[in-house]
Amino acid sequence: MFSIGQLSKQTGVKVPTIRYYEQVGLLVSAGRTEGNQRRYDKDGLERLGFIRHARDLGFSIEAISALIDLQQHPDRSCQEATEIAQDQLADVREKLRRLTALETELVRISEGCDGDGSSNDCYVLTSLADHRHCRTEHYC
Amino acid sequence: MFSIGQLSKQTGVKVPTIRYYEQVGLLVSAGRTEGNQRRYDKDGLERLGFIRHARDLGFSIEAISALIDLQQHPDRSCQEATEIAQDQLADVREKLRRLTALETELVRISEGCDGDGSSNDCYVLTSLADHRHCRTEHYC
DNA sequence: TCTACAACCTCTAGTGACTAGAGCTTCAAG
DNA sequence: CTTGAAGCTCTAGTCACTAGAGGTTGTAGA
Repeated sequence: MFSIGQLSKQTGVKVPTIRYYEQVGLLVSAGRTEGNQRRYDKDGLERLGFIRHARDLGFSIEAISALIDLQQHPDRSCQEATEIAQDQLADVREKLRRLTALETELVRISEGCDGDGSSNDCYVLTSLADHRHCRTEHYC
Repeated sequence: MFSIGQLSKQTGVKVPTIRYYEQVGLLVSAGRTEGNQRRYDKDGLERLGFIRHARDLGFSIEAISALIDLQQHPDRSCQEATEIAQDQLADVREKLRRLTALETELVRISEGCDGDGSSNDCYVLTSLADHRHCRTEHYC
């Protein structure tokens, strides 16, 4: 049996975050000692590991909830899990596309100015003042 | 003179967002009609355009505040503006690096499963359960 | 067995950048 | 002069935590 602090050390998830996960229903309520402190078993450790990994991969709490549901009903098709993963992949690719456009503009803006003029004619500031300077469509 | 709705249409910034920008000090308080409605001039329009563009490029409200300060003191060096832009670029590149790693893992996870098995041995779920399956270090 | 104190508990509030809604007032066209 | 779209303020909600106050429990060492 682990205390919340030991669970935290083993998974790298902070103690208040573990309590938060319990609060929002991502972790099943842990057993308690007589003095009301949480105690976890190997199962709890594994579930938190799963959550941690999925969060690292950018899955939302909602998506992780759905995935955990699926885990607990092994008879159900895993099509839903695949869909969630593919949605997440599409999200990531969209973000990559946008960030790449931002990078292009920021390079242009940063390189246009050597930083030693007065801000009166700073290229950074004039670029930001007018979207028409941009070479790509960007937005986040 | 423009109403807040006209300003919104011209810049693409939503009305409540314009009020929010005023509230946090990003936009100077607008003049008002006798009936207490905001009225903007060309200056206000340009400032909001600047903010919109900078937000699209991912600058934080705080960074934009600093940039606007610089704009209003044309005698000050623009080094600070360049630094802000370069910090932002570094941020974007870091995010790109992480998202690229995520993409790699998500492709691996998504492709490992054709979605027609039972969730009992779903590759998506087992991958998420164990970080050791991953080929790269990823986290967001 | 006692004591000290690290670790635990709950609860509330704050983060960033908005967004939504209630309940009220004003502007402008017909 | 009426009507209704658009404006106003204020509070609260979003996401995924994080911080802090103020109190309680577990456990190692004396």
